[in-house]
Amino acid sequence: LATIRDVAGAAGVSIATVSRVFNGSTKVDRRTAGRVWQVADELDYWPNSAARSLTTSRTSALGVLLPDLHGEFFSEVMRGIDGAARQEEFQILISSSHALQEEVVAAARSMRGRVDGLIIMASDAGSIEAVEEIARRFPVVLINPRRELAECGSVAIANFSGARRAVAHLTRLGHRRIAMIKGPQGNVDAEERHRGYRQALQDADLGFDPALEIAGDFSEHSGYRAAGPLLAAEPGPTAVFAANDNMAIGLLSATADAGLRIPQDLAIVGFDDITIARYLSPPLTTAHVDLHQLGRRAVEILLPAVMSAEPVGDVREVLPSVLVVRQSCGSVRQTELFMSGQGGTHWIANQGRRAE
Amino acid sequence: LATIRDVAGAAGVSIATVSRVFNGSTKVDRRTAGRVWQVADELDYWPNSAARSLTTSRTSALGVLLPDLHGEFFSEVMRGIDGAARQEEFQILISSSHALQEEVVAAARSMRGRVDGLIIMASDAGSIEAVEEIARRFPVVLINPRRELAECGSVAIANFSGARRAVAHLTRLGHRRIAMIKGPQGNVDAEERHRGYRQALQDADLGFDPALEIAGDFSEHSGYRAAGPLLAAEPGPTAVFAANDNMAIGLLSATADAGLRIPQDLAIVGFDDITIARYLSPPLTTAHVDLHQLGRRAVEILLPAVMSAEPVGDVREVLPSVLVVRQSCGSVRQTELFMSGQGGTHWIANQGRRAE
DNA sequence: TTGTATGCGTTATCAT
DNA sequence: ATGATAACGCATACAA
Repeated sequence: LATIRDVAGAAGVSIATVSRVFNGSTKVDRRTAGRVWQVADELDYWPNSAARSLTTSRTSALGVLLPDLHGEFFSEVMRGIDGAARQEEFQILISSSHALQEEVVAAARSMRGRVDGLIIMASDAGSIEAVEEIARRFPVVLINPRRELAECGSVAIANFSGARRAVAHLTRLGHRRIAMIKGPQGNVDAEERHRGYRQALQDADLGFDPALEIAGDFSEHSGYRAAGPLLAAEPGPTAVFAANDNMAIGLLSATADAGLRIPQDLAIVGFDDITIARYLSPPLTTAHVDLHQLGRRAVEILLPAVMSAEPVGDVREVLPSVLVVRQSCGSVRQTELFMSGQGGTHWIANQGRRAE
Repeated sequence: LATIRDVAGAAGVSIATVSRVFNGSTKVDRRTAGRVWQVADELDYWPNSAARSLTTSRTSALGVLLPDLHGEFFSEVMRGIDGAARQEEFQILISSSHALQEEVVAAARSMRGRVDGLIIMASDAGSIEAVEEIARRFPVVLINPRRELAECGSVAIANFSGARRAVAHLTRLGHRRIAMIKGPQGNVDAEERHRGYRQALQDADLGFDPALEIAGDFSEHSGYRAAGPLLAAEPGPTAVFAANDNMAIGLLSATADAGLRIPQDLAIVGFDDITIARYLSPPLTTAHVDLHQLGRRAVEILLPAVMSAEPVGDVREVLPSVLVVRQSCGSVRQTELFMSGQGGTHWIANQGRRAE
C-alpha cells in the first residue's frame, strides 16, 4: 500500500534518495539511509517490481514454455531451471499445455514485459515458426528442439548415441535378433533413438528387419500391445530395445502374462531411467538422462544473453546419456546391492558432452 | 520494440484508441479497429504487460511459493495449479526451495507488483509469522498448512482420516500387532498420520505399543532401517503402517533381504500412492491423495478473492484420501488385472470432502 | 466514436 | 550527498 513517495515523505527525503537506498547506492549518507530503512520498515514498504521493470526494462525473470507438465520429466527439468535461476536471483514464469503453435505465441506475447528471456520446449512440429517469431523479441533457449534455429540456443539429450549404446550393449551380449519398439512418428526423440538403434545394428554388422520394428507411442499401453507382433515374429527376437521406459514397462507386463522369463527368454533395455525403472522385476537396464541438468544448462546458456541483452549465440549443447545396467538384459555383472548409492546400478559407457 | 505510441502514429489515431482496440472496447469504429489491428501486426506490436499492470494494478498472475520441488508431489500439485490458472488466463510465477522463513518473505516481496495472489506451501515451522506478514498484502491460500491462519484460505489432504482408514483396513483383516514407521518430527503430515494410526487402534479396542512406533524421516532409507527394531520386537508385529510410500518401499527391500514374504509374513500399508506403488512386488496398498486436485482447489479458492481484491475468507478445505487396496496386505480380493484402468486397483473407503 | 491529459511507482539524468 | 523532474508504456476519466 505504501509507495516510494510515502516513504520519502515520512523520512523527509526525496524519492530519489529512497530509490538510491533501496538499490544500494553508495552515494548516500549512512544516517539518512538508516532513517529511510527504518521508515520503510514502519510503513511496510515493498517496492513494486512492475514499476521498476518498466523503467529499467529488465525484469529479472525468465519465462518457461512447456507442452505439458506431466510426470517426472517436467518436474526434474523444472527443478534444474529453478535452481539455476534462483542462483542468479531470477524468477520463473511458467506456462504449459501448449500443443498448438498459436498457443505458444500467445503465451510468449502475454509474457512481454514480464520476462527477459524464454526457455521453450515445443512439441508440435509447426511450433518452429512460432518460435522464430518469438526469438525476434526475446533471447531464447530451446530444450530438445526438433530443428535448430538461428539465434536460438539449445540443449538436448543424447538420443542418438544413447540409443546406439543401449543397443550395442545387447549386441555385445551376443544378441543378433534385436527388436525395437518405436516412439511416436514425428517425435524427434523417438526418431533419433531409432536412428541410434539402426546404427548400433550396423556397427555390429547386423541388418535391420522391419518386422522387428514395432510401432509405439511412448505409452505403457503401446508397449504392452507391442508384445503381440514381437512374439509372433519368426524367427523371434532375443532382445528388445524400447524407445522409452514406459513402453518397456508395458512390455514387461505382457511378457509376464505370457509366461516369459526376463532376461532369460528375452532381454529388454529401455530409455530415460525413470524412477520406477529400478523397482521393476527385473530392474530395468536403461539409458539414463540427467533431466535436472537439462534445465540447469538451459538457464546457464540463456542468462548471459539476457544480461548482455543480445540474442543467444549458436550455442548447441547435447547432454550425455549413460547406460545404467541392471538386470533386464542378463548382463554378466548383475549384482544389485539394494541400498547402495545408485540403487545398486553399475554405470558404463559414459559419453562426453557435445559428443553427437 | 514497437510501443502503443508507434502503432497510434502509424495508424493515424490516438494511443487511447489503440488501447481500446486491444482491450476489446465496443466503442470503436470497426474500420479504425481493423486499421489498428493491421498496423499493429505490421509493426509486430506486443503490449507490455508490466506497463499495463502498473496502471490497472492487476497482473493476471499468481505466485506459488514452495519449500522444494522434488518429485511427484510437486509436479502433480503444479499441474493442478497451472491447469486451473490457465483456465482463467492467469499466469504462474513460481519460486521454490524456501526452507527459511526469511526466504519466503523475500520471495513474496520480490513478487510485489507481479502477482495478484499467492499460494504458499511452507514447510518450516517458523514460516507462519512470515506468512502472516505476506497475507497483509496479498490474498493467500495455504497448501497443507501446519496451522490455520486468519485471512488465509487453505487446502489440505486428509492425513488423519486417511491414516485411520489405512490402519482400519489392517485391523479389519484381523491384525492386532500393528506397527508404524513414523515421519519426521514436527512435520504436520507425519503427526496427523500418526494420530490417525493411534485412533484406528483405539477404534479396534487395541492399545498402542511404543516399541512398535519406529522413528522415520520419510526417506526410503529410514524405512529400510526401521526393519531392524521392527523385526526385533517381541512379540513382533504382523502388519506395518508406513507414514509414506517411500518408507514402505525401504521396508519392502529390507524384508526381502530378510527373506520375509509380503503379505504372508508381514502386511504393509503405505501413504501417498506414488506412481511406483503399483509396480512394487507386491504392489503396495496405500492411501491415495489427489495432488492434482490439491493444486487446482488452491487456485479456485484464491481466484475469487483476487477478483474482488479482498483477502481470502475462512475457506478451509480438506481433500479426501482413498485407500487403494493392492496386494501388500493380503486383502481378500487381490485380483490385479494389469492393464485395466486404475492399474487393477480396487477402491474402497471413499471419504467425502471436509470430512476431517 | 475519438482525442487529451493525467497517473500508475520506479529509475535515471540532470542540477545543486 | 541530495533534490527536481523527465521518462517508462499503458489505461482511463473527461472533453470534444
